[in-house]
Amino acid sequence: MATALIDILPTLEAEHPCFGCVVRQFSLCGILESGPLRDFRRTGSNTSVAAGSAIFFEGDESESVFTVTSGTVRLSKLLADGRRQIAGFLFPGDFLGLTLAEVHAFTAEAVTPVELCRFPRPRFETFLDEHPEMERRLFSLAAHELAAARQQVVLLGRKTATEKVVSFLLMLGSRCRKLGIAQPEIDLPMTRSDIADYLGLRIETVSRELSSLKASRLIRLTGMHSIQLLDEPRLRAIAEA
Amino acid sequence: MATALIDILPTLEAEHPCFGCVVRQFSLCGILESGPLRDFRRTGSNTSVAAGSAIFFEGDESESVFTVTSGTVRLSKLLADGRRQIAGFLFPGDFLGLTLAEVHAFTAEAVTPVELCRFPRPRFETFLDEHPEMERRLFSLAAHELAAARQQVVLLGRKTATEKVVSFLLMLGSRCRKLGIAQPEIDLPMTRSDIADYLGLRIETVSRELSSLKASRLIRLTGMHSIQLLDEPRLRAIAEA
DNA sequence: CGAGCGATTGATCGCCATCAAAGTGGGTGG
DNA sequence: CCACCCACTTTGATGGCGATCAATCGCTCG
Repeated sequence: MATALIDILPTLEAEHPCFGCVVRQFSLCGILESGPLRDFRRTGSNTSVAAGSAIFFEGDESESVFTVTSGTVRLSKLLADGRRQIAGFLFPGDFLGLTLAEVHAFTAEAVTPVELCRFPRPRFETFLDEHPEMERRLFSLAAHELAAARQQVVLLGRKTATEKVVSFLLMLGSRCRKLGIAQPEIDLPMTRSDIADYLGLRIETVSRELSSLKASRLIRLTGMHSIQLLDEPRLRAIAEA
Repeated sequence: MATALIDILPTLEAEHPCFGCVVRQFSLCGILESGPLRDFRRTGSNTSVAAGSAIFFEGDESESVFTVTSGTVRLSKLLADGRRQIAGFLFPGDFLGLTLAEVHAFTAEAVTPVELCRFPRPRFETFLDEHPEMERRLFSLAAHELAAARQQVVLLGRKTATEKVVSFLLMLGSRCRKLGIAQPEIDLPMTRSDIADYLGLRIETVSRELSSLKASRLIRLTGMHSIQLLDEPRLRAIAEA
């Protein structure tokens, strides 16, 4: 009996690798029933990307769409003279490649080692045609991304350096709470340079702001890539809006 | 015969006020056939909003969605201490109210006198369910807005005051070319204060930049609310990206 | 014609960028 | 396992862009 179970489980896994997927409920695939999920899974494939490597470049033809299953991705754009702006970070469960344009407007790079589900665009669009519930989900994701982008507009246009850094930390905190369990430690996978380019600041300013928050006993720097929020209410008051 | 024609035309108009709508082809309704268009029209009503008045406020429940048929709308957000950021301007043909959240994240105000087609949300959503082609169009609009928002992120995060102002003027120029005919005069319906709050600058800086561009013979200020681009290639070079 | 608001122009200030240098930690090879 | 190396980070000194404060201009409307 025990051996029978052991025999069956791998088979189920093989047919439905998504069963073990921890981000499924948060991702695009979350709404699919078992049957359609299997069909959808067949249209795609898994990909690994090393830390620092690009998934696609600004200007590349948009050939595939992706779901991030593990790791962190940054979406960035370079100006002619090398100034860089990061438009957003993607975490496990997030959808990548949402565009109707033929070419990507942003470069997508792996901040950490990244695992992706990759779906060729034509097959993805065919699947969408056959599954309107998924199209709706995609619209919902787009609406959320739009809301996030507009929040960033407010942050970049009207907040001070301190407010920007604090808002960023709180944002990462919410993200942790949504995915993992409410832990005091916040994972900070990106470098100071990434944070600076996301917040429209320079590395030195980000570093100074973090040091200053530490001195005020509002945060603890528990490692180069992890942080602890010590007084969330006061932090929230600083971040405003 | 002539009288017969005169009798019929108003009837057609009454059934299809959209016939005369100059922005239909650019707007959400653009994809609808004559029949569905009539049905859709029936779910909505026309509204006028005086210059300076709000269409809805940040925090208001989202009860309706709109299509702008004439005038200019601004989407803005206030921080606790009164700092304001404008997330975008809407022009004739643009869709307003795209959100899945129950409450609006931004305030929408009429910059000029505005005409709107107003659709109550429940009826709008029912119509969407029955017309997947319109849902797809809506997704396409959301994707475009997302692209625009991310462009603004780059502008706010990494461009200088001069680059911001020039980018803004070119953006308005493209918008004019898309809707009206290519005219040398660009309409600038908003105040300097609106421009400043859109670009993350102060009024004085916007004014100084415009004066400086005028002194460089790159633009002509033909009136408080109209401008002429004299050397678009050079302006484009300044705006970068 | 005068009131008042928006825009322009000028003078000065301050936040964040820039330039510079020292500190730190992770990874690699001996 | 340790030592070195290199890239990232932190901290310090200075500077500049855009904000702020202030005054004048000019258009619009009563």
